[in-house]
Amino acid sequence: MGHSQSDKARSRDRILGEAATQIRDAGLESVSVGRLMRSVDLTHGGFYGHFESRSELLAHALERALADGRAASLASVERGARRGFHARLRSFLSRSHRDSRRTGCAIAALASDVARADDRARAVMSRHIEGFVDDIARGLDGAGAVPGDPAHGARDDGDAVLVASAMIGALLLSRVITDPRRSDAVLRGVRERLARLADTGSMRPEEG
Amino acid sequence: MGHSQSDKARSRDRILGEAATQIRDAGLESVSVGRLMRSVDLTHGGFYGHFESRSELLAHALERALADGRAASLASVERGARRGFHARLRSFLSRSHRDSRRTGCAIAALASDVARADDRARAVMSRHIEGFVDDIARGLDGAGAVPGDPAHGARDDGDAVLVASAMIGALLLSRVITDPRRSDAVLRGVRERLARLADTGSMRPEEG
DNA sequence: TGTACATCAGTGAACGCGCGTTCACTGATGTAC
DNA sequence: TGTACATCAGTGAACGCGCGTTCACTGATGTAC
Repeated sequence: MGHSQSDKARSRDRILGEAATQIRDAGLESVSVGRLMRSVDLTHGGFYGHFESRSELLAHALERALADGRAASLASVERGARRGFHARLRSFLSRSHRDSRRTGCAIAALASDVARADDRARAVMSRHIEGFVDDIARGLDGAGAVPGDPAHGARDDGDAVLVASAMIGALLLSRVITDPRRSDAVLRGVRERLARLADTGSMRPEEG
Repeated sequence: MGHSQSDKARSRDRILGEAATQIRDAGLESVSVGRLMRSVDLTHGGFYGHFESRSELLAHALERALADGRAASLASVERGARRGFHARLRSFLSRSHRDSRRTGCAIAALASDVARADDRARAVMSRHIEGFVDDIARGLDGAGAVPGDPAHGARDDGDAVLVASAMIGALLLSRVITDPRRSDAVLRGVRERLARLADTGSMRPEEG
């Protein structure tokens, strides 16, 4: 908490990072300017040297939370043994992701909140949803790929949208359900079924 | 707003109903005792004749919102031409459900909120999630039923969990996405794919 | 390299406001006679 | 059926509190000479 220009940039970054964590943990409305500044060892007055208002902070914090969530997911996949879609699925629908809201996917953590927020917040999350779906679409193209299989590449974006919906929905349900065994079963059940669907490509419209 | 005992019961019911609507529209934290009482044409002081505290009200309002959401869903299916699973799917993943948060499914409206709430709220929603999954499981058993098909009845509860997750997730994503065509496409895409999965039974473990 | 000074990151008292909750009250309800 | 009265649903002033925001300030930074 020095007085130099680089200290200021660092302060702003710490405020944003802490806010991004807090909103994933307790919701957009949970952030109070006074408590937030105290939690990064500053006083509330200084806040307005960094942001115009609490509302402007929240817009930036949402963006940051979404970026941090994606980075954490990629890092988690990197650490694991597997790659690609199956690794993504395992890490996303894991007990550890369920139990670490503060650092996990911000789409899941804040979906209900943003669904009722203003256009600005919804537009920010919309872009990240498209990124999430794109990642999955790329993963699906690689997952059950048999060279020369005419079905390869035939999956359109809609399959990825289904998979994304199920991943977000299952993570949310697992976080609500109080019985730990039932919560685990939701994660495992959806994980296994999505893995199978990706491998067999049985989501293809032509097949039905 | 009379003074009889039945008036009191009616008042409590109106307070709860209004609170159930407000939390689905704007989240658990959005309810203020003063505004809530004003919106049912009473004054704030009377609130404590009906509920011990704001927190106790919220627990009851969550229960009510979940029940109202389920009732609205059943009513919507009754009104339509189709029955069973496909009707449920069409009505749940519809533009009209997406656009009427205040009266729609409370699991979707409040999933992120309850995921971070206390055990009491999570237990209340857990019970309703099990009900939601059971409804779907019953629907799936009827959906692609071919008499004598050995696969009939082989689907376990896990298929219903996948379908429930995708339904909740898709509705949430469609409410966040700002581009109306993209939002529609999410609803339609997931609706069509879940319908096909139910008909072909291609979720069965044996098949993969 | 040393000094004088403008800049500006961060401080903390103060503001008006809406919040949840309490409580003395008013007056309609409904019961006992 | 009529009267006297206890009950209690609903009222509204008052409370202490934390909120977002403002602003005069302090003192370190970093630049001009």
